[in-house]
Amino acid sequence: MNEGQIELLRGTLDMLVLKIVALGPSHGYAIAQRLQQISKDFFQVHQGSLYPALHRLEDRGWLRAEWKESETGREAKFYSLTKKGRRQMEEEARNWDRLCDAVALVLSAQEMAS
Amino acid sequence: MNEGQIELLRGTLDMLVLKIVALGPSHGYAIAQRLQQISKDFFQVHQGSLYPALHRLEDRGWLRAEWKESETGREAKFYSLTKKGRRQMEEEARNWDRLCDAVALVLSAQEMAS
DNA sequence: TCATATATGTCGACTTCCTAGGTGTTGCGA
DNA sequence: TCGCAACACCTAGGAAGTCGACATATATGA
Repeated sequence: MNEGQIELLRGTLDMLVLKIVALGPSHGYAIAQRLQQISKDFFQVHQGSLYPALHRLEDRGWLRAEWKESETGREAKFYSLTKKGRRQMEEEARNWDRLCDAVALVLSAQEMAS
Repeated sequence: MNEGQIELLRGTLDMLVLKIVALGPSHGYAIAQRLQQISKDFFQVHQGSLYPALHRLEDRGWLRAEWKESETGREAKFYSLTKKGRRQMEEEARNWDRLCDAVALVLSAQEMAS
């Protein structure tokens, strides 16, 4: 039990969703599946996190929504990345890299000889 | 302005503080300074985050507190890592690595040719 | 004397996540 | 035909953690 992480690290979901949508327009349900698949089951996004996140990203002008027919022949809300959204994604990815570097510095720190 | 990150990624502070304390017992004020120094100014911990975090970690039995005289000759609350705290730190560091791997998978994903 | 550095703490606002619930459709097997 | 799983959307309420602002106190040096 409890494979995958306990809880999504707050603040990472937006970046991940933007990245998935950057791979090609997709609807909520499919975004969750792709995220799980690409991360080899590490990320399991709950609907109660996903849909509010999508609305948030749309409100901020990073995603654009459009009702279309899905692969299975049903109506679904397809999200695509706006220009602003692409810039945001790139910035968040850069920040993520910087964060990883900073955490790595701390985790690898040794007691100073003084 | 606004060098360093906008906001500490929620959930990372505990791991970082545990790691700093693992380098040697330290008091709150010094922990914040070391964290900033080791991360080359990336992490700037605010007092409103730090002290609640220290109390939290103590409540959970990961840190032990003791009043002592600081380097400057004042009374300060020195925190040291408990055994439970060390295990916790190691687990959080492992989870962090797994998280980084998972994020890297997503961020490096390419559009599938289908 | 007054600002700055040292040192600790609280409070309320805000964000974001989770759990738990809800709606409705389609397709499939019993 | 009945029911269940998968598909696809959504919300409400609560928990948790971070931030900004504030409060307190001492020591040092300009």
